Amino acid sequence: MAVLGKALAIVESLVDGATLGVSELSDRTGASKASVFRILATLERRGYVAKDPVSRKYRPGPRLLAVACGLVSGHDLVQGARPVLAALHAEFDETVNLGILSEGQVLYLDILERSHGLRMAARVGSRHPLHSTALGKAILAWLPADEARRLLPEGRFERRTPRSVTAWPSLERQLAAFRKQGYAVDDEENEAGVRCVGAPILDVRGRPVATVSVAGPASRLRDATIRRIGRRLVDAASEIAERMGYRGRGGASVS
Amino acid sequence: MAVLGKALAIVESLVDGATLGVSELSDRTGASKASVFRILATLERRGYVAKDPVSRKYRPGPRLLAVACGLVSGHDLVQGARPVLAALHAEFDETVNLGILSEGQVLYLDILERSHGLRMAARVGSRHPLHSTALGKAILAWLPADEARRLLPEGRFERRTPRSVTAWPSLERQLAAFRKQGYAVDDEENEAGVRCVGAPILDVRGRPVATVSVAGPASRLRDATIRRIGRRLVDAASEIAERMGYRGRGGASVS
DNA sequence: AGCGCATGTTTCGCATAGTGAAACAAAGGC
DNA sequence: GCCTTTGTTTCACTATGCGAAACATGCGCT
Repeated sequence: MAVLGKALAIVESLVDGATLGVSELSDRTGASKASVFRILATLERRGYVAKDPVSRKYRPGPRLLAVACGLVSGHDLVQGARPVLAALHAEFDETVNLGILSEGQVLYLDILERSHGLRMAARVGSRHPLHSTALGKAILAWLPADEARRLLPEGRFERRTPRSVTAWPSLERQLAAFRKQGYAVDDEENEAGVRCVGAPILDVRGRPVATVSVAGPASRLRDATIRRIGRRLVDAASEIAERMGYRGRGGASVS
Repeated sequence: MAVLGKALAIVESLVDGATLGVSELSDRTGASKASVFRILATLERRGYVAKDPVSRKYRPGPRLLAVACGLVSGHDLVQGARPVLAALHAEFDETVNLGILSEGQVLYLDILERSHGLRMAARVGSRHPLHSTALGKAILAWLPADEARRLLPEGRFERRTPRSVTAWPSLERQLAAFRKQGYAVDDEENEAGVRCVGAPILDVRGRPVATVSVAGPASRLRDATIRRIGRRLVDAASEIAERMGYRGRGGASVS
């Protein structure tokens, strides 16, 4: 399946919006120039990439955009979670996030930002570490401990801020506490000044398939608020799970 | 480039969120079951599709989601247009759309909905006809007439509502008028009860690369309002064009 | 239960699609 | 104008991917 792998590598290289030429792509993907050229020609014929006629560099094409958009907004999770996220957003007027596990990181699938004032949102499509975000911790906490451990890097974890938890034993204790209370907290561990509360969305077998979180400035999200949001998130998460046909009961059921 | 074509067809089949099995995919794509199976295995190994272990059906995988999300939100147009769209949204409190031309249709790239009340938004990733939407007409109007004609279906166009324009001669007259006034209008032609105003975003050579539009219920969008929004949209469009480095002058420059 | 159909998985020998190296053509940069 | 870099094409080779058909597995039906 050589072509496929190369084609995927090429498309991935074009994801960030940069326009790249044949040689550049050949370097990045390791495929021979000839291969890259042929693959690009095919992709171009199908509208997946577009060639700038003057610079002869390539960028994502309209077809690829269409597929990508459809994929994201058509994803039943995004669809089903939207109204619930909107409700949370209206209720707390803070940034609301929806994420899933994607190769050892949290992928932000949907974000409802505060309409005004400070923005503290990650970008849709961006990925963040599991150990430093409420979204990530909510997933880790509801996974068997050994599985959680394997998802994390070996040794110490990245210190994103002074408050980041960087060792497994302390993280593991946190996760246990989160599992008991039904929601996870990130206390300025991913970004200085930002606190975040997250609850897992569990599937029929009680496995965490996604997470919802509410994020805001530490100044506004005092401990009492966090608790209030946390309790609300547990309901919200189980409501999403219900809508998706996963199960009726949310966070509490596994503890 | 046989594999690639088949793989793309497979991925496209999975776009709408349905989970499909090997045979179903084999039918839809025309590829032999063996091919589909092998391709799916490769895609699965790379995380592009995920197999439900119990039903043995496939759905989009986390990696694919990540790439798709990155592609959409990383697209410089979406990035650059966001703030301008947000301003429009705040100003008129109606649904604001961003679209591009995608294979003879308008692809909705970004949508800011009204926060409350009636929703009338298309979905991000959905595609609509060019002849019946303000987004589409704005593109058509700023294209050379013959090029516009070629983008449209031969013969008569789909009658989406009683007010849809279905013949080229009358559409062509509309387009000329739109070009003069700087913005295009859809008067309940795509969806009954919904009016929409759109302006083209032009690149350096004056070609329409994208469009912005504001949509709302006909009851709220009277003619005077439409004119006001239209004029504002021309500015907004040229501001987006500027941010993207396309050009300083917006709609008026081509007329 | 038991049969049968539909679907997923594997094997196999063959032909072609895809391979990299290298030659060739354009296109800037100094 | 030369020289470097990048895009495009050619070519002979072979591994890659091909479809048919056999095999396995699960599910519904009577």
